[in-house]
Amino acid sequence: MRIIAHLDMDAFYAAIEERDHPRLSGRPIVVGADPRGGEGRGVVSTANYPAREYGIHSAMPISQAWRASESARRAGKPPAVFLSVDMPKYREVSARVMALVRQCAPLVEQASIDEAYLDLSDSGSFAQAESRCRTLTRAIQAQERLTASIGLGPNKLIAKMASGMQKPDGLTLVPKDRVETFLDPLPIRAIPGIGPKTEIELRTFGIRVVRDLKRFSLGQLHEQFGKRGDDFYKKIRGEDDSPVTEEGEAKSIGEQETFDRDTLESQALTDRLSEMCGDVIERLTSEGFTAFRAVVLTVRFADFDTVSRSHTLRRPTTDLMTLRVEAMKLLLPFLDKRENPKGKLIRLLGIRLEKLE
DNA sequence: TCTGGGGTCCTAGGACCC
DNA sequence: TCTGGGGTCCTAGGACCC
Repeated sequence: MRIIAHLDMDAFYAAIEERDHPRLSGRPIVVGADPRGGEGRGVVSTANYPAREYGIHSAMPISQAWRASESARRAGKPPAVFLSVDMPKYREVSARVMALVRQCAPLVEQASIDEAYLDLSDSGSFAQAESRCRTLTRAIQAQERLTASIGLGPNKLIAKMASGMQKPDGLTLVPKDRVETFLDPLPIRAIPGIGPKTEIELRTFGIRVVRDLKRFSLGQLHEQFGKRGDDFYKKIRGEDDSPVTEEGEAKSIGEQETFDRDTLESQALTDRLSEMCGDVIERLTSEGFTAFRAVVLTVRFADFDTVSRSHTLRRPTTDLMTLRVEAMKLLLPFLDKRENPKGKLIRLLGIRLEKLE
């Protein structure tokens, strides 16, 4: 019998900041872009639980979070504390947490900076696996003063869906004989792989919860959604045989940046692109790759229209000058009428290396 | 009202080859 | 004037995840 756990740190970035700044304890905390008094351009990375009570959540525009905080302040509540993202620190904490996770299970797959799957099949029973998970969360709490939520299920899909059910500091068990009861009433959006677009599409068919989607045959779902439809058919029945695997290597390395203000000034754009090329080449080599063969340039205009242009080289290289030349060739048409007839200002520039060796 | 940064995977058309 | 079937690679776009 497979027993899989999914561990998910609670409000990870915000929890780390709260821990490191005792004076902020209990206050609403928003980690993300600089709000600039409501004029900031970015989004919220993580909001802690008090901030969530103001309606602030991950991926929300920071300007909107600012307004939510302001209206709470006017209502006599404490305003949110806005902090910038400190990735090096979060990566360090993550590495220490993952080390504890690896002590707990023979096979661990780190799924992101704050998530991991554990194969606990060698426990033999859910009760045993549960006890190992509680030992793990106690160890994380003792060493890092952070809480995590865990889901236990017969596969990664169910474990992942279960871990979110009782946040924060929750442990949710969904053994095989309870999978159907667990899944059926959930909104379809809870299924990993069903995002906002698919949710809207499914709603036009009158589908809101997992049970509704079960009325459709495999053939019907394939007809409508192709390969993803096949996935949906299995997922809503709780089927998932994907193994817990230690990660492979990256498939691409890139960097992108949204500017403080939109621009079409070619010197500024080419200078910035040139720097970004240097950064990604540095990452490429420091991560142990010997070459790349494809370059992808991304341009986002002021109206949020986002386009990409790519070029595959005849032979792999790590040469910075080659990359800069290729990147410029991809960018230049956007600076004049060739690819930008209306002269739209540019909001974001990105460069990505693919076909890595 | 405004929408980050770092990724993965899938689709679809066209070129090209056998 | 009519013109297959299959495979691979390249390019562009889009959905999704944290």
